[in-house]
Order: sequence, then C-alpha cells, then structure tokens
Amino acid sequence: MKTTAPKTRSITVSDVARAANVSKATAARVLGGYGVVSDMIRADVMAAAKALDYRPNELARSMTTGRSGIIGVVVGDIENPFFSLAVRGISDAAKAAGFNVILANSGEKIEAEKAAVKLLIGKRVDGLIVTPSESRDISHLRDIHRSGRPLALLDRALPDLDVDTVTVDDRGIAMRATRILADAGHRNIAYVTAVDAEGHEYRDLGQIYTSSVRERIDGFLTVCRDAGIERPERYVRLGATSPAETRGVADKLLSGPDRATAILASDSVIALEIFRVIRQRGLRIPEDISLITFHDADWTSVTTPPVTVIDQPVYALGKSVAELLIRRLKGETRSPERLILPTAIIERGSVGPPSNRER
Amino acid sequence: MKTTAPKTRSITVSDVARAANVSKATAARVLGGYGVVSDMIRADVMAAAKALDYRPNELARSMTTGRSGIIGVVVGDIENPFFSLAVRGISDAAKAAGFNVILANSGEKIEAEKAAVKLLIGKRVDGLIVTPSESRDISHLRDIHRSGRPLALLDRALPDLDVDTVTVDDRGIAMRATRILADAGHRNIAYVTAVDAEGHEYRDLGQIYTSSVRERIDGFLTVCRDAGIERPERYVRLGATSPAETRGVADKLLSGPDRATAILASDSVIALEIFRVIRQRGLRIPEDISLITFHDADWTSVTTPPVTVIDQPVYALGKSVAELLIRRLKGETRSPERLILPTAIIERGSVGPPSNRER
DNA sequence: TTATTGTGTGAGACCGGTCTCTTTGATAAT
DNA sequence: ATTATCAAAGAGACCGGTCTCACACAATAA
Repeated sequence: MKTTAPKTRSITVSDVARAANVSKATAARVLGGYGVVSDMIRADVMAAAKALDYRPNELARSMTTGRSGIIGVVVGDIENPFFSLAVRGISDAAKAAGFNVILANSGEKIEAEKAAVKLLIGKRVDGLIVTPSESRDISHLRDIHRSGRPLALLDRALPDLDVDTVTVDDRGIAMRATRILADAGHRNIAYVTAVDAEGHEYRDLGQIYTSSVRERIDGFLTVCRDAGIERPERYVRLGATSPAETRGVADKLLSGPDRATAILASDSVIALEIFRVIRQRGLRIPEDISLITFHDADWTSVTTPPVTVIDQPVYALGKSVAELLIRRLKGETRSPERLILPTAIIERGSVGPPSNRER
Repeated sequence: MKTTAPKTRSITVSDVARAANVSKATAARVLGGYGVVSDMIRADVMAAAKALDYRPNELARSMTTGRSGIIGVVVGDIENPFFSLAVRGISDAAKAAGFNVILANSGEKIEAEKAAVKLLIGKRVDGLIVTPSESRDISHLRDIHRSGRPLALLDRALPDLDVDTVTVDDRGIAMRATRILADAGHRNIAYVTAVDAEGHEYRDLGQIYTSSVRERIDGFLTVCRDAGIERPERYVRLGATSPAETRGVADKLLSGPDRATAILASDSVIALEIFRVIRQRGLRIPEDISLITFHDADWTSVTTPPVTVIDQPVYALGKSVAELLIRRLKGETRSPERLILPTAIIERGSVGPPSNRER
C-alpha cells in the first residue's frame, strides 16, 4: 500500500476535509477531538485522515491554543548523575500528567542559563523548571514569571523569588556530615565545591551565590566552630569546575604540613576525582584521609572502601518539583510552596579517625 | 522602571509596529532581521521593542518558515552515562551550528520510541537522531524519512534503512575483548546484555533485534568457537534490564559447577551491578572471576581492581552523528554515510587466568 | 400550527510571525 | 522636463490549526 511519497507539503486539516467532503471546521473537530460531530461523519473523516496519513502540526495547534504541553527544564549539567536522576523524576511526573519535557543545559553559566530560558519562553513552553546557577542575576527568572508562565526551582532556593521550590535541608545535612567527621577527631576538614567566586579563594558566605552551596558551607563552618576548630574557612575550596581543576584543588589540599585529614565533597563528580587523587598519592581511606560526599552516586558503593554519602532524595526532588509545577499548570492557584525534602546519611567505610601522625 | 506587568497577552510585532509608527511588515523586517530597512527606522523599532519588552514567538516564526532550529534526539536511556555523554556530543555540535536539542527517552521500549518520534515530528523538528531500540519495527523511522526530515542513527545501524549512521565496530571490538579472555585461559565466558528476547533465553542471533548487540554477540561467539569452546552460546544471557534482573542473571552465572569464570558486560550499568554481586558473593577479581565491560564509565577506574574496558568514543559518536545531520540540514545532498568509529580496549586489572579449581 | 430548544455543520476570523507584491518618493539618465 | 531605476516602506495573503458565530433542520413544547 505504498502511496507516492508526499515529499513537499504535509497533509493539513483542509486536505482531509476535502477528501472527506466536509468543511474544514468539521474535519478539525474530529481530528482535534473537540466539539460535536455525528458518528457517521467522524468515521468518514477518520478514514480520510488515515488514507492521507494525516499528522497534526503541533506547532499550529499550540499557537492557537496557547498551550504547548511542554515543560522546559534548565539544569546545570546533565552529565552529572545528580541531574540525570532528577530529570528522570521530572520526566516521569510529566509523562504521567501528559506533558513533555524539553531539556536545556546551562553548564552552570549564567549566560547560557539566560539564553536557554529565552529560548524556552520563545518556544512557548507551558512552564519552566530551573536550577538557578546564581542568586545575583535573576532578571530572566523574573521575566518568566512576568510572562505569565509558572516557574519552579529545583535544588536551589532564591530568597528573593517567591515561587514553588523544592530543596533539601542543605545546611542541616552538611552539619550532620561535618559532625561525623569532627566526632571522629578531625580538625583539618575541607569542603570542596565546584562553585567558584571572584579570586577563587573563599573569604565569606557573601561570595557564594548558589544557595544550596552557601547553606552547606554555612552548616559546615558552624559545626567546625562548635567543635573548636580555628579558622575552618581555610579549608573551604572553590572552583572544582572540571576534573583538572578538582585535581589541582585536591593536590593542594593533600600536601603540606597542614594537609586536610577529611574532605566533604559537594557532589559526586568532584568526589570521584578526589578519590582518584587520593589513590594516586598512595593515601589510604579512611586511615590517611576520610571522605564524605553529597549524592549517593552509583560508584560510591563499589569502591574499596565504599564511600560514606549524603543520600539526597534526588529522584523525589525532580518528581516533586514537576508535580508542583503541573498542579499549577492545571489551574491550581495558591501561594508558592517551598518544599524541603528529608535527607539521610549512609555511613559506609570512608570515615575513620585521623592518623596519629597529624595529631 | 516597572511597567505594569503585561500579564495576559504577549507583545507582538504589530504592537511594536504601532508603537514605532511603522507598518507591521517593516517592524517584522527589523525584528526578524531580514529585508532592507533604513537605519533611522531600524533604531525606532528597536527602541519600541525594548520599551515594550518584545520577545519573538518562535512558534509562529517556525510555523511560517518551516524551520524550527531544533534537532530531536531519541535515546534509550538518558540515565545511562553512555547516552548522557553521547548527548553532550550532540548538544555541543548542535549549539556550535546554532541548533537546539529536544531530548526524549524511549526507555528502550519500541512503543515509547514511536510516541517520541511522533511527538517530535509534530513539533516540526528540523531533523532527528535516534538510537533505534529495535530493527524489526521501523515503520515510524521510515515515516520520518518520508516526511522529508532527515534522520540519523546513533550507535545502532539498521541494514534496511539507508540513512546517515554512526556506530563503532561492535563485532570487531567484541572479538578483541573475547580473545583477551580466551587467551587468559578462560573457557566459561559469559556475555550479559540488557537486550531481551522472547523466552528470555538465548538461542540464536535471529532473536536479537538490536544491531550493536547482535554484532557483539556474533563476535563473541566467533572467537569462543575459534578457541575451541563448545556451545559458547550457553553463556549468553539476555534481559539484564534492571538492577534486580541483572542481579538474578549474575547470581545464576556465578553459581553451580559450571559457573562462568569470565564475564563480558554489554554496558557499564550492567557491569556495575555484576561487580556488586561478585563482591557480595565474596569472589575476588580477577582471581576468581574476570570482567570486561563495554564503555569506560567513570567508576571503572576507581574500583579495586580497576576494570578493563572497551573504550568506545562516545562523545565523538554523538558529535559525529550530529554533524552529519546538520550538514544535511544545511542543504548538503549526498548519499547516506555509514561512519564506523575506531574503538580501543583499556586493559586494567580485572582480567586474569581462571582459578585452578575450575580447570 | 407556531414557537422553542437543541444538535450538527459550515463560514470565516484569529494566533504571530514571514514573505510576496505593490506603492512611494528620491535620484539618475535621457 | 520626462522617464527609468531603485531603495524603502506598506498592504495583505499565508502557514495550519482552533474557535466563535451563524445557520439549517429536527424534535419537542405551547
């Protein structure tokens, strides 16, 4: 049943209408699934549509309806398993509600993030989920809101932007993790994050424009100080943006007389690189160095020893934020919600007391 | 400078035209960046556009132009790092050429794949990149082609579909990996894949509808037979579709008198789970069991011992297929190309001779 | 019988851009 | 002075759907 390939122009409602001997309006009613049409005519139109191999032009459809059925998602880095998993949570929730997802990567660059948001608004997505890379410049996020499209924030809150937000208790969980390290006897505890700041050196929280990381560092420092550690901020390291950078940071951290005896890594990608450096330097975990990382990435359980992790509910994070957004898309009006999901620590084998040598 | 929020309707070309006291056509020329306009009027229109905060409606734009600037990508599983990396290759190439990417997940289900393709065609993407989950039912892929949009295949070839395709030499590289195992003295070598078939038991290649996997199994069996191993197909295991399933497969493989002494895993997700099972059963690598996996996933280098891997050029795979597609989108007409990228094996520490006990 | 209600269909405007065709007015050529 | 040429701007059709409104005709109520 090979009809000649309709190369050039695609089949439209009008084509189907003509073939079925009805008006364009009637054919549209059948094909669009709205309005009332008699069964007989419906059958005719369907038959014609099938014969012509009609496919609706979603573009035209969403131009008139104003709805596209698409949720735009802008994340920092799709390759980071944290985000892959969160995106699956979003996708699953979206699919369940009949929405589709367009994914854009910001690379944690504010300019790329702005471009992505602009693009998605241009494509008339119904709503957006963003992992804001910065809390300073949020004009583009305000614009989303202004354009009437709902926005929801994933993993990072923005105090100045009152929209649906789903995060974890970063400060609290960082405190718990730090306490584990401090209780084990560590005094030289380092915090390593990909977030960078001017000068690349940590001075104070005011430099950190990524809410989750600021919270974590705050919690980290609080517990360190409680434990009587002096100037714990010496060990906060920024700018682990690439494997090479991370290696540099880790190398510095693990050498010298004041070397760190414990490291808290802000994400699993960083932790993996640190793990490699530790190995290369011939250090043992946990005898020579203790390690805890945010995110229970798959590899953390197969190393020797397995790595103690902060197990964020990543999938649920994505699913919840999508559900919040979808409820709003379906017409729910309520004041913005700020969900904070519970987080656990999985203690495995990468934490021990500091080696005697350094005490 | 807070104008009242234009909640309801967005600013259109006509609005800008009115504000700038020019015709819609002229405003469109300026805003769309085509045709000729005098500098004075151009400035006026730009000013008006800025004042009104005009944003073009990409939907309307691509409806008339027929071009959307979007490449649709359908992959098997975004969470699999293999695909994440390939997608980054695609995204980078797309961005460099001024295209954007819509990502859809098929979950390796033919139905989901069809739905995704249908959706993307409906959204009038300019071209598609697909990782076909099956070689049996490719009517939806034929449809893409028929609709005049170019299609390119990633990682899996389809003999019956003559379109741009980028793969690796799966058969050859599987042969090399298998030979490493056979040369080490192994006779009970298993091949584990996520691909499933009716009956879940491997009988012959005709059951396998995923080209890359069929190639690999073919290469695997060929080398096994060359090495004088009898009925090597006994050790081909299908259906490792989830961690739980994989665990079941691995458990069976590693118990009994005829247990496998070497395993070739078809992807890193499977390999990770197999690694876990090996550990749990108290077996040692490589003393008790040798392991090689496809894809140099990040975790494979941090385990003890590190895992010998088949290092597919994943990023290049994505980048190349995108470039092929983009060249075609830019008007290049040539007969379809089938690129086969070179692949290496990284020998690490997970291969050794079989233990004496089983000889 | 006439008015009322309701169902199914058709005609045509509309969404927000692009693009072709026409018109205008200024400059150059005759 | 008259005509040819051309750049710049305007008018309006068009893309492929949705949706409002008008209308025909049948069934029911007065």
